[in-house]
Amino acid sequence: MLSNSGKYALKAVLYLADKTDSSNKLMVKDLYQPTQVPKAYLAKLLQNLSKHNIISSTKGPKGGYYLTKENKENSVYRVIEVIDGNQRMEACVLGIEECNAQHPCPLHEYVGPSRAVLLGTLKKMTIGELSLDLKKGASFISS
Amino acid sequence: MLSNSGKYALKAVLYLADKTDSSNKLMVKDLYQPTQVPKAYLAKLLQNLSKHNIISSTKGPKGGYYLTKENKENSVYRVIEVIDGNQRMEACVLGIEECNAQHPCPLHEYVGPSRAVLLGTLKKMTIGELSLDLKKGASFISS
DNA sequence: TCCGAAATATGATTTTTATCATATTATTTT
DNA sequence: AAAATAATATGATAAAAATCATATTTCGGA
Repeated sequence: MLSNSGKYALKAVLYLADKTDSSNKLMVKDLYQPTQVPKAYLAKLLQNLSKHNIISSTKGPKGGYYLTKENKENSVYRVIEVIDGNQRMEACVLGIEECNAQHPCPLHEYVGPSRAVLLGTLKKMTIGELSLDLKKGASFISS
Repeated sequence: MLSNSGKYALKAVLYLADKTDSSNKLMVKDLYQPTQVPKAYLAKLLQNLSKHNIISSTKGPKGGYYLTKENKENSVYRVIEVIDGNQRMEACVLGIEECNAQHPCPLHEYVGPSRAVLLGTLKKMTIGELSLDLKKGASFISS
């Protein structure tokens, strides 16, 4: 459903949402084990997320990655969008360019509604909201 | 959502469902244009689908690919499963192996329901049923 | 102001997916 | 039987995604 990069990015962002803020940062070396993402690959992903203002960072000693209050207001979907683009989840299931409600592919009307619900959920829910479950122990990322 | 192979396979199978039966076959050269799938790649996909009994084939002159009544009773999901495997659509959205209802990832309870509806639809609907819309002109594959 | 720590930039390598090409086998028609 | 046709098997190439490695920049502390 999501690319590996998308899964990795979401895990990292949610983990950061749970564990960090402007005064509590984490470095790549603190993140790659709990998120189970290859270290060097995670580093590259975080750089990309940072460039797109999904996460925040500061260089040098005492630096690291973290999420500001504003960062936590991004939707879950926004993270996916930045990493995987919007076509992966939103384009026609059969990849037909001209498919739309007036001129639908065979699957359009059948998968459309449930997919819209799924995407609606991802677009409404913020990273901060989701991370509350982590904080409560109602969900987990690291085993 | 689906791989290119998955999209291509579904388009080809649905097109065959609409146009063929035991006495009306189509060859690769008749299929690659309406389905917009690269010819040689389509050939390989059809071989694979044939091997998995998703479609039927006969060699030699007057041969080609076609769908029997039994073939048309396969679910849409079965085609996806054969080409993309079942992990792509069914595994944890974050790719966490140990994720389940008792030990859920942060997204589990939010995406689970709508995804279940989506997959349920794909699993219940048969290729034959879907192709009826094509026959009625209520949906399309070829432009 | 210099040293070390950390992100950033860049790019190389590997693996997977997608694509292309061709030789082989089976079947129908002549 | 031979010839032509169409799937089948196999493998080569190209493109994209994932992974790994390293040099550079920025910042804090001694």
